Amino acid sequence: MASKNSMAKANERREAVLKAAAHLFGQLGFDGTSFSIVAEQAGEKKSFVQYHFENKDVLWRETVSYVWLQRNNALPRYIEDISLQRHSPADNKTMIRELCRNILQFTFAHPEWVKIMFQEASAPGPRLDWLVKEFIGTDFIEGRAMIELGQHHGVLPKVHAMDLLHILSGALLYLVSVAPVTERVLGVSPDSPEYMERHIDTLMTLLQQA
Amino acid sequence: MASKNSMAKANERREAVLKAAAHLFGQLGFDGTSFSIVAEQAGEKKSFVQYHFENKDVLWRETVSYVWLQRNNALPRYIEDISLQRHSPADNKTMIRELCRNILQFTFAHPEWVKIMFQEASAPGPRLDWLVKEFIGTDFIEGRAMIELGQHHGVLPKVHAMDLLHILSGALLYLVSVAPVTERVLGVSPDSPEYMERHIDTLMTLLQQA
DNA sequence: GTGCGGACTATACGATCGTATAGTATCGAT
DNA sequence: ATCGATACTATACGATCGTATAGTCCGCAC
Repeated sequence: MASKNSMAKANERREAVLKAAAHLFGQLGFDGTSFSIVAEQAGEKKSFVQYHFENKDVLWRETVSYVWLQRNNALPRYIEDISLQRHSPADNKTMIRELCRNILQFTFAHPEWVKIMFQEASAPGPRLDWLVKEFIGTDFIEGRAMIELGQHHGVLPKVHAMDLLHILSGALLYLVSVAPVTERVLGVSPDSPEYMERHIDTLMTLLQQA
Repeated sequence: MASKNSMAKANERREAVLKAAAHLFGQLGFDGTSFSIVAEQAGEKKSFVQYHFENKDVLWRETVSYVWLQRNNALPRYIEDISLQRHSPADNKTMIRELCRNILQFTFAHPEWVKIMFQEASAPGPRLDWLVKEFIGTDFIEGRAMIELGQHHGVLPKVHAMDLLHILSGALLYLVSVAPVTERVLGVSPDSPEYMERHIDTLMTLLQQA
């Protein structure tokens, strides 16, 4: 047989390419990322990348799918944890706090999905269309549902749900997106535990008035 | 003399290039923007652009300077208006509301500065360094001062000033940045007066607890 | 052991990139 | 009238882009 070993190895190499591509597409955008850089960063030949991803659009789409898959495997866990259990109001508040912390932690550790989103969101085009249809559309719906759940449980203020989603997303994702800027300006990096904790503290204070 | 007319015309052509470049750098990023596209969008020859901006980095920097100059001419007006006048607490609240609305309106009308910032913020590099040193560093300091002023006047909650700045910036700029996404998902464009007004309403509600 | 198919690689090609350089048109000063 | 400077344009060049194609290697069926 082709042996489990060789197949696993092939997948590893392919995944290394996806990982490098995710990093590069997020950092440099679609145009700034080339087959050769991706290959180099993945420790592969350009022809290898080209062989597994027939063209650049395919590479981009598979990379985005890979990134979102990773994210979806990590993030919604917390959400289910929350919605499945019943807690006292006090517990609920610490829980939503923990949810924010988890989102922030994961996003700092895997900022690719945010960066890719921001890269593509800045200009209309086929890639944005695809991204919305495939992933972000669902994100919006689920995010809104989550907000409404929190409001129903009395742990989020009863304001317009979509606005609150945007404001919370903004508060969390903006922090990650401009982290390199913040680091240069303030000399401290927002992905440190203390910075994150304080930021969430502040955010929670603003939300304490359900 | 070279005549005022011809000089004005020359400046017009140069400015048309800057305007086109601002749009393109914001939409496509540094790598995605080329001399030829800029020239084409400005209705000029590539050599004309090349003549006035000796290389791509110079073009980018002058474009950014042009964009920030425009923004700085428009935005801080409101800030001075606020800090110069003394108001009753009620007036102050409607004023901070109006400030948010003005920022949002201007940014929707001239999203280039936000988009360029997000484009460059995603990756460390010489352009980000320059941007921070030249413009964003000041933005942070002034923004923080503004927040602290609002807190001192009792119209903003007394939380960590830099965090609040990030949260407010996030709430406003994130909305603009992902507007193309929101439009596709919800079918309504966030730059409509009603959407903006409601979003600010929601934001103000969260801040009502100084 | 021969042939074949799939996994990978090397090379080639036209387009476009950023940049450098050579050329032209205009105009005031001499 | 001519010269020189300025403003702009046309062309050229090497590098790199995305892609297409040809070639190599190797495990397995027969």
